[in-house]
Order: sequence, then C-alpha cells, then structure tokens
Amino acid sequence: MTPDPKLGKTDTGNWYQSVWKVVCEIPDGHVLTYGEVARLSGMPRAARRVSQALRRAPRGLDLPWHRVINSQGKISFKKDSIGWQKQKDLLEAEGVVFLNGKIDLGKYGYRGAVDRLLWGDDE
DNA sequence: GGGCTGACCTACT
DNA sequence: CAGTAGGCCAGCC
Repeated sequence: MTPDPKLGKTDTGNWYQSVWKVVCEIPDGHVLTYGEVARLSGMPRAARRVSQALRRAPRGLDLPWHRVINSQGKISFKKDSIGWQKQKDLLEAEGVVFLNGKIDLGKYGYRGAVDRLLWGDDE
C-alpha cells in the first residue's frame, strides 16, 4: 500500500495507524489497557509505542484516546494534571465508574467483556 | 552513531 | 497493597 506523506515520513511511521485503528474500535463504556491495544495492533511488546501514538494522534481523527488506560486500571497521567481530569470526565460521561480512582477492568476491560459473554454477569 | 526520554508492562520483594 | 528493577523500542537531540 502507498504511504501517506501527511502522516508518516517513512514506512516506520505507519504503525501509528494500526494503533489508531484499534483504539477507534473500542466500544463506548469500555476500556483497553496499553498492552492490549499493542497486542491487538500486532505488536505484543509495544505498550509504550501506544502511548506515543496517542500523543501524536491528529486532532481531526476524533480518536477516543480516553478509553486507553494502564494495566492497573488507572489513568496514566499525574493526578493533578489537566489530562487526568479530562480523561476521567470523558469516561464517566460514557458510563465508566471509578472506584477509589481506579476502573474495574473486570467489568469494563476487554477481558471482562469476553468473560461476560461466556459466563454471564454472575462471575 | 550514542544516549536520554517516555500517557507502559511484568515480576519480584 | 506499595515500591523497585529490568525489559522494550520508536523518537529526538
């Protein structure tokens, strides 16, 4: 496929688009960890690359970056930062509940969604 | 080419 | 549960 000169200068810059595509597919009210996004993008050890991709994402992309959190179920910004507040606000607007500053990955995470499909809400 | 940085992860203590 | 250590790898200087 032909590389887009606007986005990546070289082929090495194309992996951004893989990450953005995965993030775009996250349904409302659900979250994914950086590691999961990386794996779904075909890059198992690229959790840090995901954060870079989100930071470099164009504004026109309308990317739901707030649905990506770290493996602890928490927001990766500093708690006193603007980004932290913003992300929490956006998530709560979609129905995601914070418990003691943390998100229940068992309910809103990718793993939780699969488990509910297989086992139901009881477990 | 070499070294530092980072919206991270896993494992161990 | 909190803190530490090692690993990972694309950007940037």
